[in-house]
Formats: sequence, structure tokens, C-alpha cells
Amino acid sequence: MPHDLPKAYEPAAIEDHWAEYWVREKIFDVPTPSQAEKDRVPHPSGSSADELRQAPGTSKPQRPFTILLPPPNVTGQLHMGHMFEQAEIDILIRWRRMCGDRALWVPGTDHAGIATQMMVEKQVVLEGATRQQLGREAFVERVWKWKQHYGGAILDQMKRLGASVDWSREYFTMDDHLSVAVREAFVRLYEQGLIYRGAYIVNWCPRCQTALSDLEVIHEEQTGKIYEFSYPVAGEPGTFLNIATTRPETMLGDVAVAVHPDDERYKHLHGKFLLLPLSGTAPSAARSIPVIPDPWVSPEFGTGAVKVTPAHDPDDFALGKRHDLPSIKVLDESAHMNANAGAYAGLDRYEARARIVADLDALGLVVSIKDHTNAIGKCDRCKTVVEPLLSTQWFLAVNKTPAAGGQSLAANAIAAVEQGHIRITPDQYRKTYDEWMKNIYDWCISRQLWWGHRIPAWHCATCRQMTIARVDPTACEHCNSTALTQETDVLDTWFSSGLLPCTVFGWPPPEGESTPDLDSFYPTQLLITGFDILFFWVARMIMLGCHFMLDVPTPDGSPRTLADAVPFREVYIHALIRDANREKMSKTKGNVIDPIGIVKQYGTDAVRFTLAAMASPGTDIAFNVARTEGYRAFANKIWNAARFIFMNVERAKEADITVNLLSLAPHSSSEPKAGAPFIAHSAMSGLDQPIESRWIQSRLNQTTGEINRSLSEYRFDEAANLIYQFFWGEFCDWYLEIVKLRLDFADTADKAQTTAALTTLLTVFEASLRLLSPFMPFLTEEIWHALYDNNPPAKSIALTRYPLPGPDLINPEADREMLLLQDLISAVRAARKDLAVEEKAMVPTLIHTSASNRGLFESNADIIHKLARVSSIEFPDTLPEGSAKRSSPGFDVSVIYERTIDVAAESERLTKDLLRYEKEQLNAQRQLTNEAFLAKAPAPVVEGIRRRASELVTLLEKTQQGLDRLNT
RNA sequence: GGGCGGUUAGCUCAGUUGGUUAGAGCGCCUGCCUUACAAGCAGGAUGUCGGGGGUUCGAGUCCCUCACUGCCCACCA
Repeated sequence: MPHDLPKAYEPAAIEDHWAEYWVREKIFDVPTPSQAEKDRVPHPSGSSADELRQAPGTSKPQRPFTILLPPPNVTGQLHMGHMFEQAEIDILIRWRRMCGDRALWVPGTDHAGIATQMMVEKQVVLEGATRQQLGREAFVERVWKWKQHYGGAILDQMKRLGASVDWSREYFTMDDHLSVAVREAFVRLYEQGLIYRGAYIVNWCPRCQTALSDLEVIHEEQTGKIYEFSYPVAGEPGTFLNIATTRPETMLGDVAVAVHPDDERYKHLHGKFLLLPLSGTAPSAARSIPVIPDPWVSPEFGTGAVKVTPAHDPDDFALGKRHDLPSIKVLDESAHMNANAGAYAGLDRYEARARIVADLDALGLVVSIKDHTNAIGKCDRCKTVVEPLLSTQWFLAVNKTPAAGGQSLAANAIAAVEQGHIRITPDQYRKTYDEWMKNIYDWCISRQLWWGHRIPAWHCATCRQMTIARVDPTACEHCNSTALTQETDVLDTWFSSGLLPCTVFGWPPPEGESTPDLDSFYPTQLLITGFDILFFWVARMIMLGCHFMLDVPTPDGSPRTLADAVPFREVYIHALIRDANREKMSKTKGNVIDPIGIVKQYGTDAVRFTLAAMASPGTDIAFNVARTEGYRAFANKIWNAARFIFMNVERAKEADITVNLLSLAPHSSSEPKAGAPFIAHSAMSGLDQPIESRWIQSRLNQTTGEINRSLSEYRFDEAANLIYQFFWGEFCDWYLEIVKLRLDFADTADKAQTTAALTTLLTVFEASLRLLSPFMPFLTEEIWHALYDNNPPAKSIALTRYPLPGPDLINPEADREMLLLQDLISAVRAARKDLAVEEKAMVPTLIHTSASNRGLFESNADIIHKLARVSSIEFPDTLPEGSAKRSSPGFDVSVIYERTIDVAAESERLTKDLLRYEKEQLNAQRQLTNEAFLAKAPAPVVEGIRRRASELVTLLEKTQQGLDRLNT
């Protein structure tokens, strides 16, 4: 065993090595199971979320456990949010793998249409060219080159961070087979009548020059103006109708003014016409537009008369449809006025607005201009104000029943969650999801970009019809003409990522069949992701997954129901990472914490542990490096505990004592994943073991049970705190200090005792490493290999079994006795402080206690001597005056020293105690004399308060005596 | 305009179905380089659980209300 470890833990020295090792040795690859394996292993279909979420040891072995990595953008750099998300996934995957489950984590990247195109376009511009000059083909070629070079950044960083993914399954959303699948999905949806093309109002980004889905528009409250203008009534000089608008520049596209049919103010105008100001070269040449009644208009808002511009507003568009009005487009794709705007043609929308308002003012048609706040839509990518624009686009009908029957996409998606086939955690997001899905509009899936999956539609120049095809057609399917040109639009990025749970496992299978991977891994068990992509991605995966997988038979050949068509059984929404001041991290604010920088400074394990410990669900996380510093110290603590243990193993060897860990925690060689899930018993039988040995094993077992339970509930914070507290607060602070007494390697020593102690020490430490391993994979891997002298029973600690509690090792008696010893030792230490005894000095102590406690203290005198630095222990009937005395319900203890106590300080302390006890006693008495309490409170609670009350009597008495003594 | 969170020690946060003395880490104070660890050890101080009201034998926990704060959704010109 190497024990030349450096004194301080240096993560940089070991992490690269293990990161490379895990990838090179394919430690985390999960091949497609053979038929024989498939028969042995339960299929994911048929299992419920509840079954899959059970803690280990309560379910059948080799449960499937598959997680898809939310694919980062190819353009992305790893940020703290990624690292947090991946740490959570990795902890769970490592845990479930060690529980013996078939744990698969599939990695990949997303082509991220707009983001990537923008990035490469910027480069091209820097080189003095434009995308248009390059042309589509050359530009796309260029993006591919960029992707080959830089596209793997995040995945490379993941490798360095030790993410336990199956790299053999790595995908890119524009890989050939994924592209084929995307095309298949598109064609099928088209054939089912769910994809249609048409001219509608869409969100248009004038800067990106593409349509956007509703989700890609972010609304921001902004104070603008609301204008009231007068439109003259045709043929009635001097009469006007006042309308209100926030976008005067669109007025030249007005085709009507609508009023509520019941609005008395305007009833006389129904059927009359207005002269649209500024619409002709002279007022007399103005276009006339009708006044139309429509119940959609709210009489209360504005003037109760609304201008109708079907080409530039979704409501107006609908209104126009209802009343069979024309659409007049006055803004072009770059948000400049077009020829229909007459004199204003060529102006930017805001210049035009100013000019139009000024010109109307000159005509005396401006009634008022007031401040007005409303939410304005901006492009998610570039923050340009979005222009609602009439445009021909492709849509996915989400509320429509497919031609061949079945449920609409949204109906399936709603049912999947409502019927519990998908569980959403935390529960509050279930409602959010439900609301969204129930109010969803058709999804605009076409983008006017070059980078992405090109829509498989061909326009015929001869008959003007479209051919939609799985393979590129050579002739029009309607007129057989060869004058075909492919649709230039590409698909929304989320269309392809929405298919991922199916496509990464080989979808589409041949008609009526499945694929081996779909059989083995679909549905996946869990999706861990952020709230921000709940609608973008999660909802789309549910819609598309449920839709397409219903047609794929289950492994036993039976038809698939919604329960097994879902893409995942459960969604866990994690918190958002913010900076230490709770600010959202953003590049523009400059408060982005680069995880790699922090990792280099503190080590991956410390950063992971920080993220895990702070990962309480439901609230945002303020990332604070102070915490990471603390957990680096924890890593160092583990490191030094290992050094201590190695040192003793070495000493044992010299004294001819060896402990064979392999025989204690048997790992059979034939089954690489086998291990010792239950914590091994120490060599000696329970009763013969010294207190610290029985106690530490009891605590290890309890902690183990609690950690397993916490992880099964995704309480990473609880699990992390449990292991931290156990390892540092119990194993290191108490057990290691006590075990030093037993590790006597002198010739005269009791060899059996030393061997037993060393055995317990090694088994508990080894189990602790396995417990820690999902949280701190690097450190534990390093130490674990060293513990086995670099000849470990498995290729990685990650392939051993996670500890499970052995119930017979939980020992309440040992827990109680140890607690009493700890209390006594702490009391002596405190008393020493009262007397300002030098740290090194050994002092005599006197203890007043019950006979049974006396027995415990006497038989463990060696522990008390060492940990409390006591020279002698006596048990007199009464304790002498003037000494530093500490009391607890179980004992009083005095320390004898030449120095006297600080009377004032002691008096203050005792008075404080007295007040506290009195208050508490008052409370207890009140409850115990309350009939209602005694009648209604559960017995254990009453019993507990009774016990405490009697303790309080003793404590009060002792404290009062102490005070009396001080004051005499 | 709708909906959802948060408010607990100086800071960052835990606190299970209401139940005995509200916890942790960091920071702070005091003393120690006690041969695993000064990235450490030991001891210590610190809270009207946002305000008010209610339910209950009992409220940090449940209900109402107010305040502050964060987020999401939304086609009102």
C-alpha cells in the first residue's frame, strides 16, 4: 500500500488520470443487451415511476435506469448550470449503477439552429464577407467545419469532470440517422394532417430574419405611448371616429375599424366608411375603410374603436378572416416600411412611427398621446423587438386529431401527466405544465435559416403543388413535372430534440416492429433538467414521444399504451444557479462563474459536493465559493484519514499483522459488478468488540440507510450532509481518535485486539468510500485503488456495490453508551476551559454518577484519559467545592487544577443555564398539568416531556447548587 | 391581468405527517503547530422563525391577512 501520499490533497494530480481512465476503459458503457440478457432483465415498459423510485434493496435487481443528458448547444461553453445539472445526474447514475441497476446515461449535443448560425455568421462578417455572399451550401459547409472544430467543447469538459456517460452512444442532432428520423417524423405528421403550411401572423425577428415560435419570444414590460387618432367619416365632413393604437406605423395597413356591436356610441356608424388618413397623396385620395361591428372589441378599452390591421396583428388577422377583409402588408421582413406605405416606404418602423404621428398632428388628427405600459415581445436570441407579421410558415397542429384517429398531441401529453404515467417533481410544476399544455397554440416549426434540418417539401413550378417525401423526389407527385425546388426553410431546433428519447434508441423501426435499444431502454426513467426548458423541450418530447411510440410494440409484442409510450417516467426539475448575490449569471453582467476555473482551484469533487449540498429543491441556488472551500477541506480530511490508515497498515505489516480486505468484502471475479452491498461484519463478534467499534458500525449502518433514502427522493443536499456529518463528525472526530488506542503494534501488545481494530477501521473506511463515491468520484477512486494496493477487486469503485444497511449492525445500546461518553468528554473539556488549563496538561477528574454509568466510564477509562486529557478518574460521593464543575442529567464532573475558576464568568454561565431550564420547566409543567394535552397528545410525546421534566428537576437543582456555592 | 415561490443566526441555507431544548456550513471570539489533517483540533457567543390575526392541548410547520421580494405565463388595440 502506498503511503507516500502528499500531506495535503492535490486534486489536480489525480483527476486527469482517472477521467481518462474511465473513458479509455469504457467503464460506463452499456451495450445493447443480447436476447438472453433481455430475457433476464426487466424491460422498462411496464414499470411504474413508483417502482423505479424505490430505494435499493427493496426491489428486484438490475432494474433499468436510463437518463438522457439534456443536450447542450454545440456553441455552448460549460457553465455552472450545466455542471450542476450534470452533477445531479451523475450522482444518481453512479448511485443506481452501484445499486446494481443497468444504469445508462446518453450524451449528445444539439445543433442549436439560430445560435450556431449567428455565431458562424459573425465570424464570416469579421472576415469581411456575408452569409449571402457565401451562399447557402458554402455557409452550411462552413458551419459543419466550425462544429467539427469547436462543437465538442462541452462534452470534452464533461469528460474532464468525470461524467459517467456511455460515450459510445454520443450523438449529434444532425447525425445522419437522426436526420432520417426527423424526416420520417415530419412526413408522418404531414400524412396524418398534423403538419400544415399557410399564411398566418407569426412572431418575426427583423434582425434574425426568421419566424419564431411563441416560446422564443420573451415579453418585457415597457413604458411606451398609446395614441388616439381621429379617422374622418367618409361623406360626413367634420365627423370623426377616434381610435387608439400603440403602433401608429401599422395604420397604413388598416382595412377596417371595429367596434362592439352593442356599443351605443358607435351604432350609427355601422356600415359606414372612414377615410384612412395619410393613405393617399391627398386627403381626398385616401383609402376608405369600413366600420365593422365585432363582439371581440372591448368597449371599455381605449376609445372602444380599434383599427384593424390583419397583416400585422394576430387578433386583427382573425378579425379580418371573420369579416373577409383583405390584408395589406406595410412592413417588410427587416421591419422597414414597404411600397404599400407610400411616402413612408423605406423608413424603419420607429422612424415611420414618428413621421406618421407628426404628419397626423399637422392634420390635427391627433387626439392624445399618453404613457402606456405593456409587455413588448422580444427575440429570445437577440432581444430585437419582434414584429407580428403575415408570413407563410409550417405549423404543427397540436390540438387536432390525427387523420387516422387517436388523440391530439396535446391531449396525449395532458393525459400522460394527469394519469400519472409521467411524474413531475417538484409537484408544483405539474400544474404549470398542465396549464401550458391546455392553452397551447399550434407550433410554428419552420425557420428561415440555413443551419438545421431542411423541410422535406418540394415545390413544383408547373402545378404549384407540393411533394412531401421521405427520399428526395425527382418528379412532382401531382403532375410529374421535374421542375422541383426544395423548400428553403429548416425546422425549429426543438423539433429534432423533441424526438431524442426515440431517436437515440434507433427510432424509427421497421413498420410494426421495435428496435433492440427501444426494447431495452424506452421509456427512460428520469429526466433531470431546468425549468427554463420545460416547455421548449420537455413538453415537446412528451407530445412527440407519446405520439410516435404508441405505434411501436412493446418488447413482448403487445400494443403499447400511453403508459409505456411516454419518453420518461419522471421529470425532476432542478433549481437555478445564481451568483453569490442571488443574481442571475449572465455574460453581460460579467458575473458568470466558470466552473472549470473553480474546479482547477478546488478540485472537481469539492465543486460537485458543493452543488450537491446546496441542491435543495424548489429554490434557486446562490453559488458561493466559500462553501466550496469548506468542501475542499472535507476532501482534504478524507485524504488525511486515508494517510492515517495507510500509515497504520504499514505499521501493521512491520508487526506481521495483515488484514485482507478482499476476504472481508468479497467481490467475486466472475461478476465484475458484484460487491459487498451489505456492510461487512468485523472479525470479532459483537459483544467482544470495544465500544467505538460497535458504535461506528451502528452509525455507518444508520447513515447508509438514510443516504439511500435521501437519494431515492433526489435529496442530494440531505445525502451530502449525512455523509459529511458521518465522516467528519463521527468517523474522524471520535472513532479515529479512539481507535488510536487500539492500534498498538508493540511486541507486548494484544495482537488480536490490534487486528480486530484494524479490521473494523478498514471495513468502515472502505464502506465510507463507496458511500462517498457518487459525490466525490475522483478522490474515492484514487484512495480505493490504493487501499487495495492497486490490485482492486473491480476496475473502478464505480463498479462495486453501494452500501446497504445491515439491520443487525444498528446498535442502540452502543449509540446510547457512546453518547454518554461523548457528553462526559465534552464536559471535561469545557471544564478545563473554565480553568484555562493548558492544552497539554493532564488533570485529575472526579465524577459523581450512577452505578451503571460508573461502570461504563470505568471500563472506558482509557478513552476518557486520551480524549479529555485526564490523569486520573475518581468517583467520590460528593464533589469538592471550588472546582470547575459541569453537570448533565447523567453525571457531574469536576476537574481539579491549581488555578481557580473565573467566578464572574462561571456565575454568568450558570445563571443563563438556570434561566433556560426554568423557562423550559415552566413549559413542561404547563403541558403536563394540562388535561387536554395529556388526553390528546400521543403517548411517546407525553412520555418524552415527562422524562425531560424529571431531568430538568435534577439540572435545576445542580445549577442552583453551583450558583449558591459560587456566591458563598 | 392570471399563476407560482421565497422571507429562519452576521452570510448561505436545512427544518419530514403540527410534538420534547429550532439546526448545519461559513464567518466571529478564546486557547492549541496534541506526529492523519493549521485546508486542522478543542471550547464558546449568536435567533421576538417578515408583521398581524386565527385554528389547536401544542404552530417555524396549518388557515386568513398585510408587507417586502423573486420567477413564470398572457393576443387587449
